[in-house]
Amino acid sequence: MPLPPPLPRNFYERDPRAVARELLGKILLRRMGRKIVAGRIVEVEAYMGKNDPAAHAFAGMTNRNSVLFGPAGHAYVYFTYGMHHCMNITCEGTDRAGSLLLRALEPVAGFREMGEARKLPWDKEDANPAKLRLLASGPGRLCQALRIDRQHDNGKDVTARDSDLQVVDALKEVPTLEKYKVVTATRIGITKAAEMKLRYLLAGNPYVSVKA
DNA sequence: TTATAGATTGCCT
DNA sequence: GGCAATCTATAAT
Repeated sequence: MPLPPPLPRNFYERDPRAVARELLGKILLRRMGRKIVAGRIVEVEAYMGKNDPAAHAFAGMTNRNSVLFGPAGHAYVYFTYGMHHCMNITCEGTDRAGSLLLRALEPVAGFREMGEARKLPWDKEDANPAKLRLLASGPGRLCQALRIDRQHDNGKDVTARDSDLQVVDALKEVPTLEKYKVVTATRIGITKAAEMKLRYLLAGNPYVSVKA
């Protein structure tokens, strides 16, 4: 079964707030050897680069955040709280350093692989949203489920067909999202610019990490 | 069901 | 030295 092509770079070369709305419902795809692990993106946060006090890019370029200052459509993966990785996709051009933090996935393929990566053994007979939610609902969880870390994945081009980490359009065989509306809410876990509503999520989707 | 504390390390001042 | 774009277990209600 052929996979759809990754979204093109110009999809990301826009204001992060505009990209955020359209990224919801798209599929984050991970190749793990011969296996495909995939999840539907149901929650993201926009970071407005150099103009956004909550963004890593706000204080200027450092070794840690340099990917943010590069071209759009690349993975910015960082390590935080001494134990978690988080993944962003860079937006805009090389001048503004905007990005989108991926906060939650609805698993669509590779449940067993996600469970193993999360050390939550997957039992097919016991499949229910409450259990599935533990796989990739949250920025640290989704990186763990897809085995995404800074060492291997920071800077990867998610628009390249041969990439083991890419974003593709919704898969035909997956039920549609028409019943979910995009809503905005405040971002999670930040102290600066905490009032800005730059979190975008699918209202009512059970895989969102924090309800609006 | 909600609230709180502790884990644990790399980055930047 | 301080703290972080988080998660989990445990306690309290």
